[in-house]
Amino acid sequence: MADLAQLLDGTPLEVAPRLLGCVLRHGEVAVRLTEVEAYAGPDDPGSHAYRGQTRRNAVMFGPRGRLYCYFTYGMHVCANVVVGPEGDPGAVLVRAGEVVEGLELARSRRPGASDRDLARGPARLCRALGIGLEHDGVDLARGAVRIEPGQPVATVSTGPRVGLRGAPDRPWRFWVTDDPTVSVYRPAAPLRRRG
DNA sequence: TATGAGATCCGCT
DNA sequence: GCGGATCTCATAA
Repeated sequence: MADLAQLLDGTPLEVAPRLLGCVLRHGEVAVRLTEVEAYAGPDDPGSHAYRGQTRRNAVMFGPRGRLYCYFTYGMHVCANVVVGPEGDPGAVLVRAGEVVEGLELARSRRPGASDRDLARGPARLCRALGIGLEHDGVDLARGAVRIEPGQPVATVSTGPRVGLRGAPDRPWRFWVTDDPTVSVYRPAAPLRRRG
């Protein structure tokens, strides 16, 4: 899809706000993206690609338009859209969205959650869409998981990224202003192990 | 409503 | 062996 190639052409910082309003689809369930974060390559201490290519982040170094999935915290999966030319790692983390199709299925995957919470948060979004590690590296133009251009959003807000340990305050987080499905996380959750 | 802490496993050093 | 781009429940105010 030529439109997709255009959409994903540019640096993560340029592409991230463009993805807002686009639709991420897996089977019956589709989510309209309302919140994303940009991650650069070796330049960016917050990026998985910061310390070079590894087995896990190999997809980030590949061609754009792929889905980069990673497993974290022992139980959660998060999804990124790979952007930038091959060999120049970059990605946009999909942080939150609004379920616009397949509501029933998404609900059944997240029992007890309100509709607006279904995909509010990167790990929740993946669960609602049924995305797992098996989708790492799929082609977003033709694969099981796809992204489709959507309607442009009214207003975009920016701010610092969330949950990163070693990253300075870079306003690389983008969200749809005033959208109720945007995740708002508590500022300080000191990561502590048992005890 | 706000804050604290546990859960749980993969990849890197 | 350690740390993590998180989520959820439990408890306090």
